[in-house]
Order: sequence, then structure tokens, then C-alpha cells
Amino acid sequence: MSEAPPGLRARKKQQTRAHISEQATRLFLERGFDNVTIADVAAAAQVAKMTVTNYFPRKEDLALDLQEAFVQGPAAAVRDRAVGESALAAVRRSLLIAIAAHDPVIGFSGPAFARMIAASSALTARVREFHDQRERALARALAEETGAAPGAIGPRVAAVQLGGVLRLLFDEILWRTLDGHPDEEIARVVSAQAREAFTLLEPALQNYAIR
Amino acid sequence: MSEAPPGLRARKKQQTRAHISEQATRLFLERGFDNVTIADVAAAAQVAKMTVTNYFPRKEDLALDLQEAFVQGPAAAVRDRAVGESALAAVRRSLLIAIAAHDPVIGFSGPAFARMIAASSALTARVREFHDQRERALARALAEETGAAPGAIGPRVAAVQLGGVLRLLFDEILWRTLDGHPDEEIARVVSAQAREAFTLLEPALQNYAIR
DNA sequence: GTCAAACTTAGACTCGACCTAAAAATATGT
DNA sequence: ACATATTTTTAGGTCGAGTCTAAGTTTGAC
Repeated sequence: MSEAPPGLRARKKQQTRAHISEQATRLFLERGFDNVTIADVAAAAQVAKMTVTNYFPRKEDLALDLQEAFVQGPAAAVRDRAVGESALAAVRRSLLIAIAAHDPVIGFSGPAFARMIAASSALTARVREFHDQRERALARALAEETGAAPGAIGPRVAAVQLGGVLRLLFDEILWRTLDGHPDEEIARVVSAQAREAFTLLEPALQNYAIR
Repeated sequence: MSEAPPGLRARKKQQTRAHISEQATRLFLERGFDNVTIADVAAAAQVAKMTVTNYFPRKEDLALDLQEAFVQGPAAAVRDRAVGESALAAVRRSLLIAIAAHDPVIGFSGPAFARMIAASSALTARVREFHDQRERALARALAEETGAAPGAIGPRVAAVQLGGVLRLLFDEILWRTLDGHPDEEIARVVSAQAREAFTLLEPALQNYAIR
């Protein structure tokens, strides 16, 4: 059930899904999210409208495909932290690596993509929702890692702080991309901002969730 | 222009607006946000559909009328803080007062209202947007009060921390209301949680923005 | 009282989201 | 290889939010 060679049907599904996503992204970048209808996407991908909404229940999902990595990233960073490393240090380390790599997941998505998001309130709302889910995932991870009592406030306050700083820096990268700055420069500037921001959290979180 | 006795037209506008809002709220609480159409509201208020969307561009605005107080509250608390009081202390103080007063603005809105919000993803998304706007307003206030350089990261990190804790406690109140607990008990429990949460922020913010 | 501005109305339209029934494609058992 | 079952795709429709326009009505100013 879980194994076995993928099979024709499964392969075709992946193909169709990828094809629809590609066509959608192309159209969105060309014309802007709100100026492309689901029918347009279906026509470009040569499938029925229903097939598009079948693979992507919400239109926003057509444009934002990195959801999983985005939401689970920081929680995973905490779970995988080194011995002696605090949650703050783990999140900071993984963020600085992502910044240096110009990782699309944390906002390095190119000017066209940044414009697409900023121009659509539906998309910014969806991104906001992802930030929220990410913070919840982080809170769960922190609760498990610290063995906190269920419903305890500690992990949630820590998640608010770490997740909030990540959100703040994501916005910063997006904004600077919109402003036309090159990725190299943005990485330099935001890297410094990240260090500064996490330093401000250190008095509260320096010794939190050390493995 | 800004003064002069209100005038018949202005009074009627306020009246119409209030009347539509009342009818809408009544219907939403009776049947749930998603089970009431704008046409239903228009019919109940005996106006044209267009008049409803004229006063309330988004359907969610029909249900969430406390926006202004919600968004500006914490920023105002910071601006009005006492001499020698930190931003954290000011926000905490105003929150504890609001909790003791069972203030609807911070989540004491009754079980029916809480159910209405929780049941509608459109409404929870809008609430999330308000949290975001509130944090931005707070960041602006903190930047002004500390005389930070434009674009500085300090006030934004502080706003993330304070705004995040407020959001967390708002959710807590809503959740406990949904769970059927009486306001009195919720106020007691959340009051304690608030003190605990702000205490966790103290190492980072104890001396921030003291007037 | 007349006229201009502001507000309301009816009706149409687009689009996202949802549903259903049928058709097409693929997998499975003999 | 064939018949049958399951999954996926399709066509067509409904609903409701949001937007627009043109015409009607009310109010305020001169």
C-alpha cells in the first residue's frame, strides 16, 4: 500500500499536477494573480476547470506551492538541533543558512513573484495564514521538546517570538525584493538584521529548550 | 468641514449603517456567518444589496465592528503610558484591566459570537489580519516613542513580542468561551496566563521604551 | 425654488467554490 | 485477453460575493 513501484496512474497524477502548476505560475507572473481566472489556467493546461480545482482546492494554492517546507521548516530545525543548542540558536542557524542560499522558501522568490504576492490581497492573506500555521507547528515542537504540560504557555510564547521574527524578516526580504535590490545585497543586509533581531530575543530565550 | 452640526444626511447615514449592522449581527448569531447571504441582510434591513456592500465593502466587516479599538488599543496604551513605565508594563496593565472588565475587544464576546467566528474561515482570516494591523500600529508607536531610526528592527521585534502575546491570549479567551466556560472563570485563568506570559518577556523588554 | 451633490436602487455581470452524473482511463481478477 | 471495479476527468449547472452602470431619490446650498 505505502510502497510498490509508483504505477502509471500515480505518475500521471503527478505529471498533471505539475503541468497545471507550471501553467498557472507562468500566467500569474505574466499577468498578475487577480487577472488570471481558473478557467484561464484550465485552458492553458488543457484540462477541465474541475480538474484544476480538484488538484488545488483554493486558487491561492496554485501560486504558493512551498507550503509544506515553509510551515514545517522551523519546527524541524528545532527537532534536529544539536546537543547543547537552544531552540533560538537552532532557528537562527537554519535561517542564516537559508538566507545565504537565497532560499525561495524564506522569501527569495524573485521580483516578479514578489510583485504577484504584494499585488493580491488574497495571496498576502494566505501567506499570513502560513505564518500562523508555522508558528503553531513550532509551538508544538517546542512543547514536545521541553516536555511542557499540555496547554502550557511557555512554548507558545517562545513560538510567538521566534515565529514572529521569522515573519518580520520574511516581510523584509519580500519588501527589498520589490524595491529592486539584488539578492546578494538583500542577503547581506537581512543577515545582519537577523543577527540583531535574535540578539534582542536572547535575554528571554537564551537558555530555552537546550538539548 | 470637520465641524458643523451633523446635518440630516450624516445622521441618516449613521442610522442606516447601524441598522444594517444590527440586522446582520442578529442574523449571523442566529444562523452562522456562512449561512447568511448579503441579500438576506439587505432584505432584513430593507435596503438594496448595493447599499449593504456600500457601507461594508467586505462581508466580514458586517460582523467585526470593533476593528478600530482593536487595532489601535495597544499602540494607544504605549503612547499613554505613565512616567517611568515601560512599554511592556503599559500593555500588560491595559490588558489586565480589559480582562477584568470582560472587554469584548479582547475576546469576551459571548459564546454565540465565538462560535460564529470559529465556524467561519473567512472571519478567522479577517481576525488574523486585524492582529497583523495591530502589531504594525504598535511597532509604529514604539518606533516613535523610542525615537528609533526609520526601518530599525528594535521596535518591530518588540511589537512582535507584545503583539504576539496579545494574540495568544485573545485566542485563549475565544477558545475557552467556545468551551463553555463562564467569563468570570476565564478572566481569572487568562489573567494568570497573561502575567506569566509577560513575565517571560521581561528579560528582553523590561527596560524597553521607559518614559 | 432650483440646482448640484450625495445617496440609494435595480439589474446585470464575473469569478471562485461547490455539486452531480456521466465518460474516460487505469488497475485488478479470471 | 477480457471483463469488471476503481479512480480520475469531464461537462454542465448552482450559489454567493464583489463590482459596475445607469437611473432614481433625497438632501443641502444658493
